[in-house]
Amino acid sequence: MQDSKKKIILDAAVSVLTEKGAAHTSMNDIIRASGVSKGGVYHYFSSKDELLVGVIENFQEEHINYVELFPDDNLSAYEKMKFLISGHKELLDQMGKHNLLFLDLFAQSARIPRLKETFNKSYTYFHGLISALVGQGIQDRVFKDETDPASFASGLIGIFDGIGAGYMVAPEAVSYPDHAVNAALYMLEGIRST
Amino acid sequence: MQDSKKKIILDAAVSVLTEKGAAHTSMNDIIRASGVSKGGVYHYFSSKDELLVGVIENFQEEHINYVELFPDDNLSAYEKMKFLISGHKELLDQMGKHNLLFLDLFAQSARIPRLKETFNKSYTYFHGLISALVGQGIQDRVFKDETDPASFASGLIGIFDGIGAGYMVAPEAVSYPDHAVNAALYMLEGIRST
Amino acid sequence: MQDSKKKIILDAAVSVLTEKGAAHTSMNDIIRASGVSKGGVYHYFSSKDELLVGVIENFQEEHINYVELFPDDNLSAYEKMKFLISGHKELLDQMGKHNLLFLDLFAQSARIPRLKETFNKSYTYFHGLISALVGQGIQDRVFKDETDPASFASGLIGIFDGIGAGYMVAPEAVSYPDHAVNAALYMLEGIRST
Amino acid sequence: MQDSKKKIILDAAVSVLTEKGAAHTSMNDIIRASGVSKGGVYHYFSSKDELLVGVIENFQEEHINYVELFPDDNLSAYEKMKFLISGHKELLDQMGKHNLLFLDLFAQSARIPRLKETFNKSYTYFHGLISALVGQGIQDRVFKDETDPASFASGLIGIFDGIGAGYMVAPEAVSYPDHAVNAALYMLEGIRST
DNA sequence: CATGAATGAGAGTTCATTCAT
DNA sequence: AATGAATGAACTCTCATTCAT
Repeated sequence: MQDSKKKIILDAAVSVLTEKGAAHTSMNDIIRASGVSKGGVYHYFSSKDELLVGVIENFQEEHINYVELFPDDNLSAYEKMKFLISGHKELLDQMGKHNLLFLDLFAQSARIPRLKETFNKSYTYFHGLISALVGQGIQDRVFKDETDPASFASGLIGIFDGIGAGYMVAPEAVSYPDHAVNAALYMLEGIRST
Repeated sequence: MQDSKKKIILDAAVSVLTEKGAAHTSMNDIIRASGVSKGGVYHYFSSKDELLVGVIENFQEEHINYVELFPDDNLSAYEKMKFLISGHKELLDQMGKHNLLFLDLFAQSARIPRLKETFNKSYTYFHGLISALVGQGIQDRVFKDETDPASFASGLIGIFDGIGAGYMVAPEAVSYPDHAVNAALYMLEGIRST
Repeated sequence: MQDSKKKIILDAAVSVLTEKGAAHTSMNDIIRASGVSKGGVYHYFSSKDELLVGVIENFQEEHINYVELFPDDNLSAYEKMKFLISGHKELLDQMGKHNLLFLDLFAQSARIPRLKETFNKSYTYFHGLISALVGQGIQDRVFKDETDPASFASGLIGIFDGIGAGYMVAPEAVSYPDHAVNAALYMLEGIRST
Repeated sequence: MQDSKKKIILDAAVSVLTEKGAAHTSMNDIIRASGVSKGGVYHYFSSKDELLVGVIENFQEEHINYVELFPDDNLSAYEKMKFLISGHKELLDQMGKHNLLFLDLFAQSARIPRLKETFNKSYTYFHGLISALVGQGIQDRVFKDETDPASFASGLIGIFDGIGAGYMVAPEAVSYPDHAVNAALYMLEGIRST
């Protein structure tokens, strides 16, 4: 019961934040949209910053944490990477819908330590995972020797984030997530051993 | 001469905006930092939004528009792309310094039509340029037949934007602009004809 | 109890508005005079315009709505009109004190829809009441056949408003409410059957 | 040539003031609407208040001062008054158009001495003229002995001002200038000797 | 005469947060 | 737990006026 109230607040927050942007959304906006009282909202989230953190933690819990990264451990590093890039259409669609909000909170995170931490944690997790997979591929000779795992990892994550952002300013030139998947696959081919 | 005051305001604005973020920078902050009077600032920029637009227009004029994209027209499409990626270290350094501000304004642009237009214009310009270069490379058989020029263009721009963003949330994992240049070169190799 | 703060604000508003005029009274003036905090005032009145509306609604509730128009239903239309004109000295004195404020808000009402509505409602009410009384008098042969009830009603209200205004620009020539009562009685004689 | 500039400014001022109200019209609004430079406007009118005074002085010069009050000196006081009331349709139409602006400036005049003076002068002139005419009529036995000339004068002017104002808040109930002319004639009948 | 850049006090309004109930 | 009245600093923006050119 009381958790459902938290959920109601978060859902309302996502909706208003997406529409108006974090900086231009007031607590009153969220309070009004959620139908929960002022005191009620402050009971669950001690400040606006905490509410923003709650929003992205909630998204990560719901969408990212439960993604099954690889279907089969016996695949090669190349096959695994290919699946990582092109096997999560639903997640990418979800993220596409929230690109604006994510970019916004990303920018805000520079001044909200707790938010930065949260982003940092999940970024670091994925970055490490991809780097390790590239390292494994190099050892297994499926990826070129001279490949820098960290650069590839940064690039892979960056492609999705960056094209998501590009889609927002120039939707007529950019197609998300298609372009991101294609570009990531080009990059993957670029490090593949010949 | 008459621009000098405008320039003073813009310089002060960049400095304060970079430090505090667009949403948390007040006009008073900029007024104080510039040493220009309140009315003076509003004489040149009719609103905070217009000032933000002015900031990025100024950056584009100063840094991007005057970049010489290719040193030699006789180079192959592959060589040209390689130069485009790795031949503009100074520009990338400049952008690195302003990454936070750019990301921030990118997010704000969703709610500031004039800002979105400005970003859209330069985004579309570069996207078209890169797409055309890939198309040329395909015709010249230096790039693979099945390459989608728009995806590559989105990817190339996205890598730089996305890794810039990544650098902000996880500077210990990401190195900018090195990772971006590396990742872009991997992607370039991925579309090269074998 | 919960109204008391609202009442405090309205009283302070009337006092400052009367002294300085609506256009030259700032919210800060009213805030200072009321002793209520800025947020407190805006809690009860969402804007300066709404506060002005509140001021005249409050006045109407307190002074006009509870006026007993006719002492005795058995009087003739002529006697009733006579009482309407000269039987409300206290109300006229009250209005005299607030003439300036009323005239001011009248002028402002052209640009404040809610204010115009409020004035319109009470104007229409009195206008209809007077028109009906004149119509009754015509039927009862106490008023001339050719009298236009609407013109008389407009005239009666206009005399009080207009002389109130005249009193403000030329207090040495105009006496309020005496002149208004006299003039209204002359007009009443003018429609009386001979 | 330079006087035409003054006229251009005044015409622009009337138009903007009527539309936005005196308090909400800035000098910049008038400057923009007139096409005259800021310094130019301040050359002809040393302050906003002076410009407001100029506006009503200009109106009085153009419309009121040149009105021929009575067509024939040999008429009785009653006939003269009748003509005064119903013989100036064009002037009343002009005033109808500017009712809003007049009411507004009337209200402002409480805090602008020069404006108050200007209004006072023309008010006093008409008030004296009407009073004198009533006095004459009493002497000539066409008006009742007990009539108070000042009250009648206040009432006559008040009817036009007040109905003009009423027309603004309740145009569906009030017809200007018809109701004003009718009501004034009723009042005139009310003081006529029987 | 004419211009418009420049001034800075002050306008109306917003807002995250607190706390008595 | 839950409420919403109350706070007051801070916000964006306006404006009558001045003055160097």
